[in-house]
Amino acid sequence: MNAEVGGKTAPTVRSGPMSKGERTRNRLLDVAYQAVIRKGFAATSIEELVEAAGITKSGFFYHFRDKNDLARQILGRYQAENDHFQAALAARARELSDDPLHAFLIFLKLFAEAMEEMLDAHPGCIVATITYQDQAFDREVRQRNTDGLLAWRGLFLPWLQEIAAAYPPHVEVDLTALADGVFVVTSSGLMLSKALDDPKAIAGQVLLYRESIRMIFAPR
Amino acid sequence: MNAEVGGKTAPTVRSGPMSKGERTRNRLLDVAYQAVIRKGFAATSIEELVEAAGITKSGFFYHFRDKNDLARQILGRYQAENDHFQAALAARARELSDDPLHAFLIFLKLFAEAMEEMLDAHPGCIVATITYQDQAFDREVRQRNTDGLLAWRGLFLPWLQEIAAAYPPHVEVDLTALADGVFVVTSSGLMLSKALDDPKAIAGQVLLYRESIRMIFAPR
DNA sequence: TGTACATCAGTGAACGCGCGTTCACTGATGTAC
DNA sequence: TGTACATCAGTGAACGCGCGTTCACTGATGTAC
Repeated sequence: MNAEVGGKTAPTVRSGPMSKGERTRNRLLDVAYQAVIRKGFAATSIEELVEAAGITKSGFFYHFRDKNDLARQILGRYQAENDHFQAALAARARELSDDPLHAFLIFLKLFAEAMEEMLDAHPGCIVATITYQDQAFDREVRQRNTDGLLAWRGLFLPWLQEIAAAYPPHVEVDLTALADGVFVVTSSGLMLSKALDDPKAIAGQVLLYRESIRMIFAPR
Repeated sequence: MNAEVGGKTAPTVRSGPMSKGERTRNRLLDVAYQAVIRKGFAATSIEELVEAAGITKSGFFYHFRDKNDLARQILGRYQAENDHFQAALAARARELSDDPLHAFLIFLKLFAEAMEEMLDAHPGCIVATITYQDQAFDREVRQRNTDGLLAWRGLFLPWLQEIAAAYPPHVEVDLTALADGVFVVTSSGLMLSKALDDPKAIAGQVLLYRESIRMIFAPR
C-alpha cells in the first residue's frame, strides 16, 4: 500500500491528470483554506482569493455557485483528505501490531508526530473554525460539519470498544466521550500551538491523551 | 466570602451603581459577545449591535474607538469575569479540602457542572474564537488573547506542581501540557456541545480530564 | 436658588470603499461526421 | 483532413447594498460660584 505516513505533503484525493479547470479550482480551495483558517470565513474576501489564484472575480463564480458553496467544497475536500489520512495512519498502526490497544497507542504516536509536522500547512482545523462561526453558514454546511465530527467518532469509538473488550478498563469511562477526545485534543492542541506559537503544544496534548488511554486500559 | 459557585448569572466585575453610559456600553458588549461567539467577528456588524442595543451607529463610536476596540473590550471583560469565576471556584474547592489533589478533583467537578449550566449563556469560548480568526485582529488583541491563555496556565500549573510534590505521578508527565489541558478540554468541549447539540459533551470531556488527573496522581 | 459653563451620552446625515453577485460575451479545446 | 457545433474556462463591466468611520451638532445632567 505504501502509505506515506509521515509525509509532508497533504494527500490529494483525486487520481489521474487534472484538467485546467480542476487545477484552478484546487488552487482556489488551497488559498481559501489557508485564509479561512487564519482569518475566518467572513473576513476572507473572494477578491483576495482570485487575486492569489491569478484569475478574475467572475472566474470564481464559474467554479462556485456562491460563497457558501466555497465553504461546502473546502469542507468536503478537507474531510476526504482527513478521512484518507487517518485511515492510512490507522492501517499502518494495525500493520505494526495485531493488538488493538498497542495499535491505538502506535496510531496516536504517529498522529502526534504527523500533526506537528503539518502545522505550517494546516495551522488550525476547519471543523473548529466552522463550528465557531456556524451562524455565518447555511444549514447544509453546518450539517456537513457535524457529520465531519461524527466521522472522527466513527473511526475511534469501534476501536475503543474493541480495546475495552480485550482490556477491561480500570476505571469507569464513557467510551463515546473518550473517542471524541481525539478530536478534542487535536483541535485545541492546534489552537494552543497557534496562540502560543509553540509547535510542540499539539503533540504534547495528543501524547497526554495517549497516556490516559494507556492508564485506562493497559494491564498494571 | 459567599462565592456563588453554581450560580446561573455571569459574574459582573464592577461594583456600585452604573452610569447610563456604562449600562449602554455593557449592553453593547453583551450583545456583541453573543454575536461574535455565534458568527465570528467579521460577520458581526456594528449595525446589528446598535439596533439590538437600541442606539444609533454613531453612539457606538462614542463607546468604542473602532471595531478592534470592541474586540479588545469584549476580551478584557471576559477575562476579568473568567478570572474571577475560576478563582472563586478554586477558593471554594480549597475550602472543601486541604489536600491539593482532592481540592483539584473537587474543582474539576464543580467546573464541569458550571460549564454545562452556562452553555446557554456562553455557547463558546471567545479565546478560541479569536485564536481561530486571529489575522482579523490587530496585534494588541492577539497579545491579550495569548495572555488570557497563559492566565489559565498560571492558575493550574502551580496547583499541579503542588499536587506532584505531594503525590509523585505514576507516569512521566509534562505538567505544563497537563495544566493547559484544562483549557483544551473546556474550549473543545464547548465546541462539541455546540456542534453536536449535546449539552453533556462539555462535562464529559472535563470529567475525562479529571479521571486522568486522578489516575496520574492518586495513590493506588 | 440662579446662572454659566463643562461634561456626558449620545443623534443624524453623509462619506467612500469594497463586497458578493450577475450578465453578456469570448477564445480555446473537444467531439461528430 | 476539414468543417460545425458544443463545452470549458474563463473575462470585463456594472450593480446595488451595507459596511466602518467621520463630523458637526444637541439635549440632559453635573459642578462652581
